[in-house]
Amino acid sequence: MEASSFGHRKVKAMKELVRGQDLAKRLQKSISRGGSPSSAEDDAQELVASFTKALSVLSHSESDDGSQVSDGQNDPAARSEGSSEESSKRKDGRGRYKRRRPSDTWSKISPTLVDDGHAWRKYGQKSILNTDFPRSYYRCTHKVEQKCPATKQVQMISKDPLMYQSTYYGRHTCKNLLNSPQIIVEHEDEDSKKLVSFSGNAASSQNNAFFSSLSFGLIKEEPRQETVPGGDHALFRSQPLPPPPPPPPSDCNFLPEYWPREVDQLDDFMPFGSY
DNA sequence: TTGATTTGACCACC
DNA sequence: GGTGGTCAAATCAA
Repeated sequence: MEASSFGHRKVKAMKELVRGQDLAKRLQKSISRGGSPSSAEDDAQELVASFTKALSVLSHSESDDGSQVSDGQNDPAARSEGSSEESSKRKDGRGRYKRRRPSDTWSKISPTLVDDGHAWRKYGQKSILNTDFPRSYYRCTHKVEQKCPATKQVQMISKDPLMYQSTYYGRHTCKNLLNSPQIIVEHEDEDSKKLVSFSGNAASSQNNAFFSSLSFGLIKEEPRQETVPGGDHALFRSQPLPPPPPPPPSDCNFLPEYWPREVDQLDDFMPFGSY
């Protein structure tokens, strides 16, 4: 159908993303140099606006997503295993697949499938209307043992350049991995690592989720796509891993050449509802 | 053998 | 009725 229209929107979105990338780099430099907080904040605001715009453009062609997150009816806490007693009545042990509500959801766009500090298990994949690529569904590996409600969806939104949109739902309650994610901003010289620690306090759990979403983790399905330290770019880690596995895999060809590697760690973060 | 992924089917929401 | 989200059996991989 309106393929050319979609292409146009894609180009527009890409422009915004590239701009966002530029802003992210500025922000990164600003942070690493201890620049003025106000200019960093300005950059951050612009960055958010840029990605918001890009997402908005993209979501126009994926209007399902927008409508999906804009409904606030359901109760994720009660969905799936949560209401086990009632669910036992349903036939075949299935049912009660409620749609998600917008709270506790956020998304990011990245040229790679960035790990986020948690182990995910893929439980489904579906073709979504008006999208070129299927959407993958992940849940926390510890969903069963620790009743961790966190899930995420990953969808490729563009193949050239490769862009993924990861949407996170719910917060991790599992204790397997760090509750106090730490971010290491690594610079050219190892000695100048900056460590930012976020104490795991519930009030800022959204922030924790944010930062953990920026950090490394495990996605069982795509082990090759873990981002690796690639030089002088900022490196976000979920925990102070002692040995950074040095050899940057040469098969890491997911990034288009013109896409600097910084950005694959500096993913944007965008709570739903802002657009 | 065990754990993860794939895939078809089921179910709720719009 | 169409669509998105989830389940679970079958299959695959380590």
